[in-house]
Order: sequence, then structure tokens, then C-alpha cells
Amino acid sequence: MTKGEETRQFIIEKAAPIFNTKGIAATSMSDIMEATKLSKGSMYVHFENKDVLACAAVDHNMKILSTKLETALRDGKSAKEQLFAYIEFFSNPINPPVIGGCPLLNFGTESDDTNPIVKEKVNNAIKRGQSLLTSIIEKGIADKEFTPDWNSSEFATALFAMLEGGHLMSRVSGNNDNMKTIEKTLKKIISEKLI
Amino acid sequence: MTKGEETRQFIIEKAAPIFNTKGIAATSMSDIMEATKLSKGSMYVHFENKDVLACAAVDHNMKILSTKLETALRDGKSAKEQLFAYIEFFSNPINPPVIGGCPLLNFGTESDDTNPIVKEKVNNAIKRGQSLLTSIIEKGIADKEFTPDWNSSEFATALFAMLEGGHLMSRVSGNNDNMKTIEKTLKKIISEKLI
DNA sequence: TATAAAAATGACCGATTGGTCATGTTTAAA
DNA sequence: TTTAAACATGACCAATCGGTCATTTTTATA
Repeated sequence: MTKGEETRQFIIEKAAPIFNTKGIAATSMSDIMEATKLSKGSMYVHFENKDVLACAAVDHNMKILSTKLETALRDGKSAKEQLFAYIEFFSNPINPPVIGGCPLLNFGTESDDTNPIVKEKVNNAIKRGQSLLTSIIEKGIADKEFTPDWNSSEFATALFAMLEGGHLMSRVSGNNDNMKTIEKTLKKIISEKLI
Repeated sequence: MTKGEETRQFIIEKAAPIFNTKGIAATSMSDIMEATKLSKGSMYVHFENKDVLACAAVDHNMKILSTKLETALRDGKSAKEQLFAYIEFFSNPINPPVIGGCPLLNFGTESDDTNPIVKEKVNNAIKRGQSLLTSIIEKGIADKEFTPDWNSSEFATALFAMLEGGHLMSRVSGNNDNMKTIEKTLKKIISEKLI
């Protein structure tokens, strides 16, 4: 990595949690300057404008999420264990895997009416999440772990929605109670599908 | 209503959809001035600052939501019908009952890390939503409509989370497909609890 | 080690932000 | 109809916004 690439990456890493916490619109270049201790001119050497930096920060936040999720799923031996790991990975919104909370929720709600580029990034990330879940369930069905009549993509959608909704509820209430209820509910449904 | 109260209300009604669409931080007083065709000074006669106006707009958006929801539930004769009406009320995020989409989702995600006052407003609104759902289910159980072993508050939480999560997914994807899947899933679960 | 390119700096720019206030106009009660 | 209070106006304010650029410093290669 050249010096320039290093600095660019450094800025992204410092900026990502700020954008995810405050939102894109509410984050100023001064915020990033303060966090990086870099001058304004230097920021614009590496990013042609704030939007480009914000997009890079969005990507980075989602990358952290998917990387950490991948790690969390790796130890799951069965499909059931992987689904449980997936749920547990999202079960602590007060101390979430990505600083500022779920970037899909944060950037999705901010961008849906205002920023089509970020919106599409979030849309694709959600689709990837859904298809990952679907494939885990289908693997479980193929391995005779789950009942074959289980509608995999339908449940994947429901599970994903519940986790995102539960994330919101817990973040706003300031505790994980709602999320724990959802974790319990989801695990019960999955257990009922075990053969 | 005095002239002043009328103007104040007029400003709130014009401002509410803007705040709900763009977000609080990204909405400027100039945006409100343009929408109301009022002068800046006039805005500050009725609201001491932007935060106060934003809070009033948040309240107004939530009021619209709860009022429309109340109307939608009124015709439901049984508990089952009311639950279905509740779900259907939220089943079209692309053309939602409140301009800009669900204010709980929008203001909740924006405020959770930055605005404790709005955060608490959203928290209370969610609690009201949950207890409304819980009481409908419990009425259904008392009326021998649902099986008595149904955990009402647990399902209320799950239902609420799924609707919010589905709302996000549909808004970001630009269509109601995910929400329709969730509607179907929820209705199936409820139907299984019918006696 | 010489040197050209890349990176970093910070003063500076116009535009916009939230907010104030003296002034003029409208409202509503006496 | 008088009159004081309430309301509306828009020029104005300091602060901050995103962004530029001439200049200096650092990097990396020949």
C-alpha cells in the first residue's frame, strides 16, 4: 500500500463510525478532520467530495458487518447452529458489532427518500443477507436437518425483518429486552422445524 | 383557535412531511419557509428554535399514524380481524399512511444516538403500539377466539418488529414484495392460533 | 542522491446555516 | 372605533458548511 492508499484507508476507518452514528447529512467534513487530525486539503486529495467519502464509509461499515458475521457463522457446524449464530450475532443492539448500530438500518432509513446510490448499496446488502439465510436453510433441508416443507426464502425474509425491527426497538428503548424476546421467538420457530 | 395558533398548526402540518422525508438534521428552516411561504421571523414567533419545531413535527407525524391506524382498526369486529387490519395498515410501505414512511423507523434510527428527546418520543410510541397489539390478542383469548396458551406480548413484539423491518426492506428495495411476504407469514401464524 | 510526483497544509471562497430584531401590519377586545 | 397586544416581515448576524488552491513537505524512483 502506498502512503496515499494508507491515508485514504485511515480516513475511511475514522469516518465510518461517525457517519454510522450521526448520519450522512449530519456529519461534516470538520467532524472527519477532527477525528483524523488531518487538514481539510488532505481530505480532498483522497476524496473528491463528501458524497464519495460517505459512500466509502457506508461500504466500510457494511464490510465490517459482513466480515464479523462471517466469523460468527464459521463455527456453526449444522444449519441450525448457523441460524442460531446468525441470530445471536444480532442479538445485542446496545453493544452492536458495528459502532453506531446496524448500518443497513441507519443508512437505509436515511437514504430511502434522498440518496439513491446509498439506497442501492443497502438494498444489495439486504439481498445478500437474505440469500445467505436462504441457502443455510436449504442446506439444512438437504441434510435432513429441517422439515422439507419449510419455505426457506419466506422465513429468511421474516427473520431478517424481525432482527432489523428488533434492533430498532432495542436501540430506542435503550435495552436488549425486545431483542431477547425476538431471539427466543426465532429460535423456537427454528427448533420446531427440526426433524 | 386564535390566528397565532392557526399559523403554528399550519407550519407544523407543512413541516411534518419534510422532516419525516429528509430527516431532522437535513431539514433546514429555509425548507420550512419555502413550504409555508412564511418569513423566517414568523417561524420564530411560533417556535423558539428548530428543535422545538422538529419535536412538534415528530409528534404530528406520529399523531397522523395513530389516528389513521385507529380508523383502520375500528371496523374490525373480532380480534383476528383487528390484527389483520393492523397488519394490512402497514402492508404498503411504498405508499405509506404517513408521507415519508413510518416515523418510528425514520426518527428512531436518526435519534437513537443523537437526540434523547425524540428517541424517548419514539420509544413511548412503540410501547403504545406493543400494548395495543397485546390487548387485542388478550381480548381474543378472553373471547375464546385464540388458543389460551398464546404468549400475547411476545407475539406483539415479534409482529411489531417484523412490520418495521419489512417496512425498511420494502422502502429500500422500492417495492412491496418483502412486506407482502411478511403479511402472509404473520397472517398464517395468527390463523394457526384460531380455535 | 537528485528530482519529479504525490501528499499535506491552511488560508480563503461563496453559500447556507440557525437565529435576532427593529419595524410595520393585523387582530381582537374594550 | 380606538388601541394595545399579537403577528409578520426581511434585513442582518456570526458561525459553519462543502470545497478550492497556491504553497510547502514528504515520498518514492531513477
